[in-house]
Amino acid sequence: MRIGELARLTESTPRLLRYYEKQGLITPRREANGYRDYDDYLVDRVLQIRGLLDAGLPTRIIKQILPCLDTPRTIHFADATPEMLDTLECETERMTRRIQCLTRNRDAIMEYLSVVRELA
Amino acid sequence: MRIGELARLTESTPRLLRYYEKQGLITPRREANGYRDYDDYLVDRVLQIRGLLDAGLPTRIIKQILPCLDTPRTIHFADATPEMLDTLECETERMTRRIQCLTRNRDAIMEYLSVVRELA
DNA sequence: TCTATCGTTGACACGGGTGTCAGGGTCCAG
DNA sequence: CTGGACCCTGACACCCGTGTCAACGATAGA
Repeated sequence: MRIGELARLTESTPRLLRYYEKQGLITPRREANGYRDYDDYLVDRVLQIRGLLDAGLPTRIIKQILPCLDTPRTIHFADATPEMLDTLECETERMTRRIQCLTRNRDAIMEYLSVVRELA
Repeated sequence: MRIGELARLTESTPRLLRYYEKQGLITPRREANGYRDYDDYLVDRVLQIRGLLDAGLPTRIIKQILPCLDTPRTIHFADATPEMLDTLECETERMTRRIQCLTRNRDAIMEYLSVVRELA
């Protein structure tokens, strides 16, 4: 599919898709005329990218973790240098902290809302 | 306490603390000489702010949710306009989505790591 | 064929969070 | 009283994710 359709399907814009490409997050083929040609599975991939960006991860990190998210597992040992594994482990810890922080605060807000609504 | 100590305790910098203040997230008193004077409880507050920032929330939103996080509850009805309650509800939903996205991807990475380590 | 729509690249601009530096004041220990 | 460590404000500059626009090429329908 072409860039416009992918943008529509992922509620993003062509601009962003080109940006993600420049950051090395997706690499579409090209048609003979130079147009980008995206596989269907990239819809999910882009949605995932957008979710992670919205969650606060930079493209630099997203690029590293994307290869780990393929299912079924296709593990490329060439990619899996020890430093990179350390980086990933480190990143999962940061993600866990983010999750805890978000959860704690979301629950507090929800409780606040329920109290306020009760008094209303 | 002064800005340097708070920065040390929160692993941030004076620069950031002044920035958070300009964004209306914290409002320290002033000593006679103009130096900022921070209460102890602001350590936790700043850590919370930094956690939320790291999780991807903008100061604009953090500013809105901070008043909901006081315990024991001190609900200021003047602050709780209906639009603001809607905003907050909306924001909790976004936070939930972020949490799900982070959790899903973190777990996938962890599983990837365990597979790789097993093969090593 | 003309035109509208979509694609290409490249550039400029903006807002948000941060780093850094300049120019100046305060305070304390030697 | 002087040196160093800390504070103040304000500005410039960076990176990052996006928006927008210009100038151009491809495609499809009237």
